[in-house]
Amino acid sequence: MFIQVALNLPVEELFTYRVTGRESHKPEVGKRAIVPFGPSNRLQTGIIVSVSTSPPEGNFEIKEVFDIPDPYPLFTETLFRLAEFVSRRYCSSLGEALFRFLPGAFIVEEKVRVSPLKPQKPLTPKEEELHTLISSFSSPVSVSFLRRKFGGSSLNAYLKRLVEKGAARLNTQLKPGGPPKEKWVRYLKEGKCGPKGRELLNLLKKHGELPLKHLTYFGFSRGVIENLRQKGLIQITEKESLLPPPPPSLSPRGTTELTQEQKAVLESLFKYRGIHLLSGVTCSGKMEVYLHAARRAVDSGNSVLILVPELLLTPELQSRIESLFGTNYALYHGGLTPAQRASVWLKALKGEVPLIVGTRIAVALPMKNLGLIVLDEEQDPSYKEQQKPYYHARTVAVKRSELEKVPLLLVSATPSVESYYRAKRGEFLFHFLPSRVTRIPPPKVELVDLKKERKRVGIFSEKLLSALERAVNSGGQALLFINRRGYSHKIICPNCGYTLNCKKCGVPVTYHKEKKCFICHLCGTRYKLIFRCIKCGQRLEFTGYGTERVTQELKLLYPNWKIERFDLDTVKTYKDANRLIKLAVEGKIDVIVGTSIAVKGHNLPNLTFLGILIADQLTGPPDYMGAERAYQAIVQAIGRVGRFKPGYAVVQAFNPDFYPIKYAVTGQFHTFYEEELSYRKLFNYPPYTLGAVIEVEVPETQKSKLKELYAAMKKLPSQEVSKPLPLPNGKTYSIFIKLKSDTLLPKIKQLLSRFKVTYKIDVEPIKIP
DNA sequence: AGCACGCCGACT
DNA sequence: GTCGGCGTGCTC
Repeated sequence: MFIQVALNLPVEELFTYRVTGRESHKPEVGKRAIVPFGPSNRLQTGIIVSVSTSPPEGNFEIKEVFDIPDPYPLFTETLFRLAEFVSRRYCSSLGEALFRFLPGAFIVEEKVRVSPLKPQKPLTPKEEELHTLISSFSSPVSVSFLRRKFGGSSLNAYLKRLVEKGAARLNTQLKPGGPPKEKWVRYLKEGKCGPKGRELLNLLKKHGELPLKHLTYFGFSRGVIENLRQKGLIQITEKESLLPPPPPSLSPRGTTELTQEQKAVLESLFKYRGIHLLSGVTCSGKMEVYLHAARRAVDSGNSVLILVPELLLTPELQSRIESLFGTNYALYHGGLTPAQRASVWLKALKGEVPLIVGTRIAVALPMKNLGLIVLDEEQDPSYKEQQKPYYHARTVAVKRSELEKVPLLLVSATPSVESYYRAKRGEFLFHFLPSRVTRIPPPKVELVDLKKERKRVGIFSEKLLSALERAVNSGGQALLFINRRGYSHKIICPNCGYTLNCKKCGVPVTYHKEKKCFICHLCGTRYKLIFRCIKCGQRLEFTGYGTERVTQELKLLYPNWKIERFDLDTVKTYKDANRLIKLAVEGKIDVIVGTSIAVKGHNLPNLTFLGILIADQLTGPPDYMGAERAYQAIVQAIGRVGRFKPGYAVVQAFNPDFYPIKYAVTGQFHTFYEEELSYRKLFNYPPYTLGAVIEVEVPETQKSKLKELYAAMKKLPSQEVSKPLPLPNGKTYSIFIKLKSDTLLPKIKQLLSRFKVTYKIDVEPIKIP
């Protein structure tokens, strides 16, 4: 028998191995196969893609499988097809897609260790150096550790020579990958034992089986347990480890009754097993709808996936889930250890958890009896993977819904233009909740033209300051939203116009007053602080506003207020965020100055005022998605205020007539999307086309090749190609293409491989350079 | 992606 | 002869 396996390599080919029959388990599609690979036959983990009885054609040696460690497949049939889809649409190999989804703990690798011997032949200086390095460790040292200390690529060649000269010996060990194991203790039979043993035996008799670590926690020493085991009264077994306990939450709230409007959405969701887009005004109870839907699906014996953006696994959401599901759910996100992720993966596979709440990577969990997928805040950019394969979890969820015939509910107050368009075309079923479920009126929003404001204190308009004072003086809290960290982001010489740019990225750096340095926000590089122009010696001017400067100026204006900054510099973890939220809830903060992370998800019950300082900035980098980002950011920010108390918002802008700002402030949902769509259509931008960014690496000596490639790309049918844009590193060029269909992607790949250039394709990009 | 191999130029 | 720096080509 033969198996074809997909390895985690950027090549299309599958690799064939011979099955000997000595493997732990029989070959089956979706199981792992541990196979020798490459000239050194290093063991690697592959996924079995097909099993056949006849050998493949072609002239190559067929090696034997080392082992098949899984009693059952780790990938379900549909998951396999989903991975195939991801590899096709995002231009990766099947193996890369499968291994992106599979938790790292399942990967078995060979670990090579080196021990020193007495050299039989004279060594060269370099070999001598390596030999003494190896000898300096008391036990055999791993090659991967050695590689970090010694020159990367040349290490293997030297190691080989050391082995040839008898100066070193290699031994390989298999790092066991697989389900994390945990020891459990089981009651077997009654018998004679001491008092402590008696106590333990009774406990086990009552419970049948308990985790070993619980027993040691309750004060039973290893000795007692071992004694009982020796007598054959108890048995120690290994089980796949428990789920990590969900983090503690706020007190759960009772379930709420749905309104007529909400119920209608719920009914429709279970009638039409396709894709639904749920939108609505803030506080219209969208979350309640999908939580009830999840509850219903679980009650009828199905499992449910709820996908949330990276920063949305908030205590708020957790407490609401707990009020409906208790602790019978699991979390799945990048913050878990590989073993924890593997554990959730297996529970999903066996159908042991009815509900999993997770980030984008959870879209490919092997759910048993999947009955519903929910994707909350569907416009959120964190659904886009930034590593190969660069998949978009929303697109993958749509595909999964089609493959498994399971309803998918996309949820957002500010849907992506893409989803709005597809709903408009009838591909998605559109639902809109027009009314608030609370008695609290929507916040009053006012737009201030910063150009016309004469009575400005720095960046603060008179209207904003008086509203801010009113809010704080009447015991409320205020949130000032500015989408920039740091102090100032424009550093310019007033004499010669010289600006300080990042050496790697070419973009202006930001002055961080507290950290006493300049930081490039694109790549994170830090630069030494200077105050005089390096060209002419003039004193540099620091203009533009960031959270640091706003906080400082506000403190000068209101020295008695408690003002806190909420951005990636001050809040790095959930813990930091929760601490700050707690302070705010306890009323120990008057004003929060924050970036978009302060606006996301967190509920501040006492928030009565919101100020957006410079709405124009919310477009972000200058590309076709700017208006969409600005609209979404403004609506979301306004949505923070007036949830629990009547609120007020002031939006400041230099161009208040810019349509995303105007329509966000006035709440003209459809008008915004229709206008945005008209521009997208005019310039053939997504969603009218499929966008992709191609980065090609062209050596400086072969610039003509780039021209030829560009010309060839333009000749391909039904698409638009932008001019290659050189990236700051000098040899990579970025090309943005608008495709009429994804069937053109293979053609583009063909073309690129014909030109023999190294390249990277990002389909459905969220940022274009 | 690794990794080997081969070719080159630099330095003893 | 040794060393290090790339470009190239392959992996069942």
